[in-house]
Amino acid sequence: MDHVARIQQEWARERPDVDVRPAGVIGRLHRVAGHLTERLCLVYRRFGLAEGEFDVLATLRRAGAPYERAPGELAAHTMVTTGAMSKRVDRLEQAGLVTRRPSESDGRGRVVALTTAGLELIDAAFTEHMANERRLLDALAPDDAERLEEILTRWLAVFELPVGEPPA
Amino acid sequence: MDHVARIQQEWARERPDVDVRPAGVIGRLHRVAGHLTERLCLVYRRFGLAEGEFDVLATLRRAGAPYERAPGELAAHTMVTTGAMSKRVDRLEQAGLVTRRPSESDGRGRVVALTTAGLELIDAAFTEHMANERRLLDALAPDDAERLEEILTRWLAVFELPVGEPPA
DNA sequence: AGGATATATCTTCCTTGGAAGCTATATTGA
DNA sequence: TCAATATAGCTTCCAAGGAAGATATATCCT
Repeated sequence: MDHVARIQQEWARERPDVDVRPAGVIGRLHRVAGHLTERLCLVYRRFGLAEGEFDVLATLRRAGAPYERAPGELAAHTMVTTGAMSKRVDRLEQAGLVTRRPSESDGRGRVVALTTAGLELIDAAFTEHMANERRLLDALAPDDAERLEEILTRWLAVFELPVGEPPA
Repeated sequence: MDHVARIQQEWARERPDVDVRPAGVIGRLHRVAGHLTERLCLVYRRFGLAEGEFDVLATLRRAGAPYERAPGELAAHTMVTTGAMSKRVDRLEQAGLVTRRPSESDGRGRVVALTTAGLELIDAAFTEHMANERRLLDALAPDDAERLEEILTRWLAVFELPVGEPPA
């Protein structure tokens, strides 16, 4: 009887007219995601980074040399607004991990680039980040991990590869 | 080739020395959780509630008549700090959905209780919330949903029913 | 060419939550 | 009893992101 099962039991007592079975999957998914986020952030912290900052550096690193992206691209990749991205880049620039310069081809545009310090930091942080994810995943039987990935891939496709936007 | 697979492919090119397979499961889990949260919030919004406020009202409702809890209990159940709970209760009290009064048995304590308006609102909102979760889950094959719940239950137990706290 | 519209980024204000500390009350132990 | 400590809730300050609007530049259409 875990935390989510207890919640479902209470609802079943208070609201017997409602089918609360869906909360079992969705509740546990959210709790697992929350615990994972917490553990992942511990590693980011060891490198002086918050989650959002790690994401930005990782996105720049993944782009390949010369490790540059427009702020708008970074925002789209990391699923935040461009306003939030302005502030993330402010902080990273302040920390000397990225630079910001005008685009040569578009007077409205800016180019955010990793500095040498930023590149070294994200390379070190990413190595430990993946080792951390490996450890977290090792708590699960290999068969479970494989099936979990398959199922989540199918579910994610419903949200991200929609034929027609499903209703809210 | 979904979004997460694309990210893995980029990492494989840039950092062939690192095994990025764990990011497949963990990345998709986070993205699915994010999409679900977004959809759930749409329903909360229709009742004028933010996610945290819905959680507080739901926790009070689940407690059963007379729908009361101490702020500290609410904080523990909804996984926020007591400081955050003070502010949530402020907003709900302002909206006339809960009341706050001194505890009779402990001079330090307070009792947060649903008002009639709060009870009616959370009952209506919860009914639609569960219908919403049902719809979201119906995007998945029943077999997948069942297996997903089993796997997540096992994984969650690692975090929430630990024999010895696993390392970060 | 030049006005209308679109786009990229940034700025400002607002919301939410965390961390740390404050106050009042309870409990414990000499 | 009464000083020391613990606990409950609240307040203050700060961090981070969203929404909306401001500014500068691009593009399109006549």
